[in-house]
Amino acid sequence: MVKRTSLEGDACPIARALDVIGDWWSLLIVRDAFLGARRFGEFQKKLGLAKNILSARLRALIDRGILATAPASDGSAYHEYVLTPKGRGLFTVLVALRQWSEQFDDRPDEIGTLLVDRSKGKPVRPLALHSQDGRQLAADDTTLKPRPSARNVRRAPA
Amino acid sequence: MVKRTSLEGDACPIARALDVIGDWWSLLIVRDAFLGARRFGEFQKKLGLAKNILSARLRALIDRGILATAPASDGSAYHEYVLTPKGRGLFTVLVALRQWSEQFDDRPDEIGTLLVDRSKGKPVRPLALHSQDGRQLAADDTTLKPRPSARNVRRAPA
DNA sequence: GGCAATCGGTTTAATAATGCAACCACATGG
DNA sequence: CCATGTGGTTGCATTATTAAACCGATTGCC
Repeated sequence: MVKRTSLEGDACPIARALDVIGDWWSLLIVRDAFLGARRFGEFQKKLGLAKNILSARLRALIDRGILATAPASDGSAYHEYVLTPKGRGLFTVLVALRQWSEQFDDRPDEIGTLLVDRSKGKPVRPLALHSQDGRQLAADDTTLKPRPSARNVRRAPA
Repeated sequence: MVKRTSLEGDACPIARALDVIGDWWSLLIVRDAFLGARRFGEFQKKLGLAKNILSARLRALIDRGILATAPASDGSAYHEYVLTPKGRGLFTVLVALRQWSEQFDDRPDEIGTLLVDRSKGKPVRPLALHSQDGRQLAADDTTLKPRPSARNVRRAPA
C-alpha cells in the first residue's frame, strides 16, 4: 500500500498541524469560515472547488474538530458549518500567512485587501515573537528543548 | 487540461501564500532548514520523503525565492540549500502552527519539543495580534478593507 | 397541491501528483 | 583506481484531484 504519508504520529507539532490543515484547501475553507461562510454552497462558490472535494474536506475538518455542524440559523432544514474553538485558534496562522505575503510577495500590488482593526480601521501590527520577559525574538534567538514528559514530573520546588 | 488549481493570481494574500508553501512538504522542508539542514541528503533523511519529490520541492522553493543554493560550507564540490530572507520570513508561520498544535492537539503529550528563548531557556510567549495602539485583537475585532491601489493614491494630507 | 429550481451532496471517469525502487553520473575516500 | 557516498533522474504503480453527470430532499412559487 503506497499511501500519502501521514504525519499524524510525528512528534513535531508543526508536522502534526500540517497533518490536519496542511492540504491544498483546508486553510482556505477555514479562511472563508472566518469571513462568514457557513453553507456548503457558499464555500463552493467562493472557493470554486469541486463539490466532491469540498465534501471530503468538510468531513475531514469536522473529524479533526475544526468545524462542526449546526442547524441552519435561518430556520431551513439544511445545516451549517461553523468553526469550533480549535478552528478559531487558526486565526493566528492565517494572519501569519497573510503578513508573510504582504511582506514578501513579488507582486504586492495584486493583493486586494488589508487586515484592519475594526474599531479604528487602521492596519494591525505585524505579529512578532516575544520572550516571557518581553524581548522580541528572531529565529536565531530561539531553540527547541525536549519537552518534559507530563508524567514523571514532580512539581519542581518553587 | 485538468490541472491542480493554481492560486497564484488570487487577490487574497493567504491564497497567494498557500500557492507557494501550501503543499504537503514545503513547510516541513523550511522547518528543517531552520533547524540547520542544508544538504539534499540531510533533508531526505530527516523528512523521509522520496528523492524525486524532494528534488521537485527544492526546485520549486528556489523558484519561489524561499531557498537559494550556495557552495558547500565544508569545502566539498556539492552545494547547499539555504533560506533566503523571504524563507526566513516564514518563521512566524511555523511558530503559529506550532503554538496551535500546542494549544489544541488532542494528544499534546506526544509533542516532543518546546520552543524556548535561547538565552533564558524559557518558553516563548504565544503570538498575539495587536492593533497599532497596542490593544490585543481577536478575530472578531478585525475586518478586511479593500487595499488602496498603490497607483492613484495621492499622499493623504497628514 | 403541483412543479421547477435550488441545495447538498455522491458517482464516474479522466488527469495530475505522489511514492517507491531502480538506475546513473560525479565526487570522495582509501 | 576502485568502492562507496552524494545528488539526483527515470519508470511504474498507486493515490488524489478534478470536472461533469447524476440524484434525492428541500424550497420557492403559483
